[in-house]
Amino acid sequence: MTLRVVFMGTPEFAVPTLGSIAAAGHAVVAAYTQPPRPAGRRGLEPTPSPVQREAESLGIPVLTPLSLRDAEAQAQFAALGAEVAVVVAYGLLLPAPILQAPRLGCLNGHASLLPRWRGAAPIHRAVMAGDRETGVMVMRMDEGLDTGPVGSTSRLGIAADETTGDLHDRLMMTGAALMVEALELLERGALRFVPQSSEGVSYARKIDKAETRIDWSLPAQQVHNRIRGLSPFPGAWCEFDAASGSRERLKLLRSTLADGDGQPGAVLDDGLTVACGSGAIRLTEVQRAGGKAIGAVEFVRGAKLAKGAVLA
RNA sequence: CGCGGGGUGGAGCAGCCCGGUAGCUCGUCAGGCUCAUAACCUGAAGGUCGCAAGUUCAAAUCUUGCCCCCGCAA
Repeated sequence: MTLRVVFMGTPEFAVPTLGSIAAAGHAVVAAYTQPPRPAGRRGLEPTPSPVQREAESLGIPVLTPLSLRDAEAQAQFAALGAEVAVVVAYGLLLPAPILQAPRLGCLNGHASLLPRWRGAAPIHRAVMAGDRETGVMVMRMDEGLDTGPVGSTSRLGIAADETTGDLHDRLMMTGAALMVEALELLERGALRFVPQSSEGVSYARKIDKAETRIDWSLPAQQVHNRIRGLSPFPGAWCEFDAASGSRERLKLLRSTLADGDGQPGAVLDDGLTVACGSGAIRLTEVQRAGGKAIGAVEFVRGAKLAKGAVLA
């Protein structure tokens, strides 16, 4: 009842899947992940990925090649003798020799209802687009970008004020469970794959920094979707004139649709209701540069940003 | 040594430059008012001002070192 598995993944999102596979009794013979990269604010010290840390704590050997396109890396992969590779948000394209090496193929966990939102940032894009539903899928990888046939699906609704962070956490856990189920079916030869529809294809391109600044002239629903879609990472933001007279950056973490209208960016009341191009939103959680995330009520108390101020 | 902001009663902040009895908006508790209330009035509790050392008659405030949190940039 166990498979010989190679795991490939990098961010936090992939960690529960790795842990669940190991806990299910499979033999995870290696974990591929992105090499430690400079991160953090101090010394730009190279920081190992979340998957690397998890793998190390589980005693799983970690491999961090920069590419899998050279023969040497491919030989190393083949030598592991994996029956199946499980890939979740790894960050490298897998060339054909890698895809063909495991007897049972390479399975990929992807956080969208394919073929919608293929690519790098499916959760962000789904929330930013105002989707009401998303999910996680296990597919068998081919050489395209998230184009392989789908083996299993789990659907999740997206709440009106839900943020990418909220959804990320739910999908992460759902995805881990789904992958374990899929492996069990695969092992019994009972996992059926269905080709993706050729209709409804869309791509979830990476988040561009220019997208993170809030444009208050947009309709309220779009502003709201952008705020929650970018929360908590990388975070939507705007600027305001602080009581001290200086201009401060304000990260916007949560909001909800509200009544009211006025000059875009204008604060309409003492509860951080802000006018948009049409309609208004109420900010419910924000973060000042240098500060922690706090509720709008607390922010207003300290910053004295009240009715009449204008966000830009 | 990448740049920068911050640690002040339970919460969010002011005070620091120009040292000298710890303040604001809330919260909590008690009492009052009210048909009633998250409203209003009165009163109370609650702080070694991140830690350590130094300067000084006197340090939240000046100096030095350390710990922790965060924004930018990667």
